[in-house]
Parts: sequence; C-alpha cells; structure tokens
Amino acid sequence: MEGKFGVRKGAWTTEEDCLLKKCIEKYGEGKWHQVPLRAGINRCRKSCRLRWINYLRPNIKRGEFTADEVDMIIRLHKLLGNRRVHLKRWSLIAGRLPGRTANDVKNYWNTHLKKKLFGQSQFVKTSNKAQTTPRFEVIKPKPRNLAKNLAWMQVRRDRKSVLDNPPQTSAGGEIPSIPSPATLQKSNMTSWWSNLLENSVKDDCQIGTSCSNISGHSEKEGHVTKFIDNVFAQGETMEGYNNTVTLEEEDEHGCWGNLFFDVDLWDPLGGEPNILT
DNA sequence: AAAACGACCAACCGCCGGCAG
DNA sequence: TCTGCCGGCGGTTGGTCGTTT
Repeated sequence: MEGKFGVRKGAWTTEEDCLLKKCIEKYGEGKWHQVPLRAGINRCRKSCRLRWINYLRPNIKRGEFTADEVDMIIRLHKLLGNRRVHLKRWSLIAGRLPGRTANDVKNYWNTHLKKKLFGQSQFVKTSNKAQTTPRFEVIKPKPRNLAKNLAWMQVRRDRKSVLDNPPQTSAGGEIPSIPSPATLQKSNMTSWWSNLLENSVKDDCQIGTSCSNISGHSEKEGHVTKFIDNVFAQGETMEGYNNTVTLEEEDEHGCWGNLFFDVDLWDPLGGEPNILT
C-alpha cells in the first residue's frame, strides 16, 4: 500500500477522510502540496485533492443519475465531443450538473452511455492494449458562404421551457419573423437573434453561446453577436447541423443555470422550412 | 458451493498549461 | 527565455461486488 517515498496508496480509511476534511475546513481548498503535512496524512497532494473533490466535498450528489441529468450529459457531450482537444470536457459537463463531479460524469459515460450510444462496432483499437476509443464522426460545416446561401433559421427552445413558455415578443406577439433571403445581412441576423433570444428569457439573464461546430472547437460565453460574428468569420454554413445556443440565467437562490436552444440552419433551396416544436 | 464473468467506480498515472523565479 | 513547481485534467487501472454458469 505504499508508493514512492513511502506515501500511502489505495483506498482511503475513515480516519484519513476525517483528517483531510478537518484540514480543508480549517485552511480551505488549494495549496494542495501543503495538505498532507497540515492534515497529517501520508498521502501525495494529488491523492488528497482527488479524495476531497470526488468524495468528501460537501453537497456531492450520490446515487443514480436522473433522466434529466443523463439527457444533459448526452447533449453536452454531443456539443463538446467534437472539440479537437477534449480538455475540460468532463468538468464542463459536471459544472452543469449540481452535485456531480467530473469523475462521476466520466464514469457514468464510460460505463453506461458509451456502449449504449455508440455500439461496439464504432469503437476502434488505438493501441496494442485492450483500449478502445469511440470513433466520433467529425462534423464540419459545409464550405458554403453563409451570407449568400443561408436564408432560414428556426429555433427550438429547450424542451421543458419552450413547451411551457413559448417565446414571445416584448409586445406579446409571436416569434419574431425569420429573415428572408433578400434581407439576410449580418446586421439583420444579429438583430433577429437578439430579438428572439432576449424576448424569450427572463430580463435579467445573460446570453452566451456555444459554437462547437465552428472550426471544430468550442467557444463559451459571449453574446449573440459573437455567435454571428463567428459564423460570418468562417464564411461557412451549418446546414443540416444542430447547434446549441446557451442562455445563462440566475435563479432566485443566486445559482446559475442554462437554457438550451437547439438551432437548425438549412438551405432554403432545399425546400420549405420545417417548424421545429 | 464455487469459479468465472461482468459492471461499477474510486483511485492512480501521465500529461499539460499557468505561473513564479 | 528557460526551468521547475503546482493544480487540474482525461484516460486507464484494479479492487469490489453482484450475477451467471
């Protein structure tokens, strides 16, 4: 049970847990290199940090993942899974699931969802070890000019919120008009998006975007204009590809949560636009 | 009853980026 | 600019436990 330099490894004892908890409560999180000494635990700094983050930290949620949580994991993994570098993927997902740790989410994905969603045939061996990695299909925007070809956009509010509270304009009317091909300019798009989004959510919310499909990486935070700018900067459309725009808003307890818009962009020449519900 | 197998998950390992000196 | 340290991350391992044979 002892590793290099005589530090303990393996399962934690209740005594070690108790010492670590008292130490963190006294000195706070951080300065992990000092924790083993302060707590009087013969463990390495990383082991202490991991034990605290994944097990001892207050408000950690145990037990089965709810259907909503699973849905969120799948949606966010779809969104973040196409990043060239998966840095912070699990922690970002866990950040949207109060009480869940990145390790929990990762374990749940690996043991429950990976096989279920991708099936055995889509896994490829990446080395001589019995190690498999899902062969994600890389989704790239079609190399077409957005300003010239994109004409219609529809927005579907996150299931729960949109069905209960359909987007309304400030005047209490219907969803703002979709820009026509003739009028589709950058300024129009920005204005249209802003009108729709800002009239669809609480007044005090902030608007952020996730643009994982644009140039293969994800952009968090920002504004509708940033989303539009990115699209125009790429000079590409996202025809037939679902994107997600994230609306961050604060609840009455001061906790931040997200609403998701599924965005479907398509070429009007391909036929009549479908109204997504 | 016990061996084999599979699922689960806590914990480890190696790598990376940020930062201070 | 370089180097070393630290915090943080994803991928993987291995122990435990329940189920099947």
